[in-house]
Amino acid sequence: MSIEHLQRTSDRGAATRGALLAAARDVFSVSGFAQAAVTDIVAKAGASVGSLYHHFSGKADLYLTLFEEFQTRQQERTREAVHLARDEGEADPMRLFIAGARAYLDGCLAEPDLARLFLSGDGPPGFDRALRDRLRTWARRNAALFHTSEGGEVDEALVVVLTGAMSGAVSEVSLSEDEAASRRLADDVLAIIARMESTRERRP
Amino acid sequence: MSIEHLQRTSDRGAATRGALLAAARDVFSVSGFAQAAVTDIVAKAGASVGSLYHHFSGKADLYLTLFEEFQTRQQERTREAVHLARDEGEADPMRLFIAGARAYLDGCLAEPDLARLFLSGDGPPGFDRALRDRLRTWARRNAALFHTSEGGEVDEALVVVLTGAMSGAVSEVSLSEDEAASRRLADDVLAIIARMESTRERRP
DNA sequence: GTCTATAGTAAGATAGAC
DNA sequence: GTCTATCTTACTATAGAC
Repeated sequence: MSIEHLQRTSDRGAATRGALLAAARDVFSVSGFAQAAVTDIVAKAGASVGSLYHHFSGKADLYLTLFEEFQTRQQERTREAVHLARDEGEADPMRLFIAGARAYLDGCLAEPDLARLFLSGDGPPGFDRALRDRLRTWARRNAALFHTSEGGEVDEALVVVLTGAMSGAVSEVSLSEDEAASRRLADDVLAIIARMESTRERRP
Repeated sequence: MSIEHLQRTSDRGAATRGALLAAARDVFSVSGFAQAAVTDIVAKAGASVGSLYHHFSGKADLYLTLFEEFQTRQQERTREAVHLARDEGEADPMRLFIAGARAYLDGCLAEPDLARLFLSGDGPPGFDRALRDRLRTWARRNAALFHTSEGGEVDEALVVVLTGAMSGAVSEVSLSEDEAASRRLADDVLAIIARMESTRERRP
């Protein structure tokens, strides 16, 4: 009976938490972060301000939780795409990189409201920096694929260009209204990246 | 006498405005945008809150004015560098582009406090978006140099990659502590861009 | 353990005198 | 044009019922 009780209250709590996240997703998508009112979020969730502070540390935590969950899905998509390509016999590091990048961009198209939100530039203090660092880490890890046959060193300039190119492509795909045009553009960007690497030489 | 009076008050106003901008530059550079307190700015400027709101529409306006003035200087630097290269007989569009890009990066190194501030990701709501759009416009205008011999059309994907690459280079140069390393990295990035363009082909 | 109601606090914005 | 005092608005925090 006490277990039953715990389960029931735990379920209720989880439901409230989920409702708050869903409501936050809606409100942030419409108003951005700064303009979004905490009261609007709890109203939409059918909860209260106190509830929010029980489950989260505040408005920023709500936003960052949405981002973390999105990023987890993105990582999973990227990982799956690369593994799938490997299983199909693909061994060329560059094509594996492109496969991962395409999966990331597809993820943005699959959840356009969240992608727009995080790329809109209106997040909690320091968020844009965190986003950039996250993408940079992603690019560095993937750029390492290009040099597996040699030492572990990574070409920093290449990382910068790849990060920038992906960042630009993600922005375009996320903020554009025309999905077909976005896909074409993403393909073109990936094509430029592919050609870029194939002609690359190391510095003396 | 009324003219003399107008002139005197106008001078005083201009001085206050300038002091507010200088103080804002200092305070923002240390605390970023969100953490910066309006009261600290006016205190440092030897002015009052009311004065600030007489000359500017608020804290965000102060920040944006600093950015506009910085951008004006950057445009001037870029323009001069391209013209200088032209005057010295340079005609290759790619090298002209690189000259402009280098001047832009040099500008960031010349005013590191402002460059850091604007690249830190902590600006008023929507600023990062505005910054990206601004850089994108810059890249599009300069990318047009590559196609002067053909129709006026611009390769959007190339614009995205160039914007991204420059964005990354600017971030590195602005946020890094090691200026020498920053310059090397910037050179490497520009070298990648140069090689990229030279091997570029149009889509069928 | 969970939620409602209420108070606290900080900081940007404004009104009106000088 | 400038300044002081005041106002408003949200986020944040907590006390207490269930």
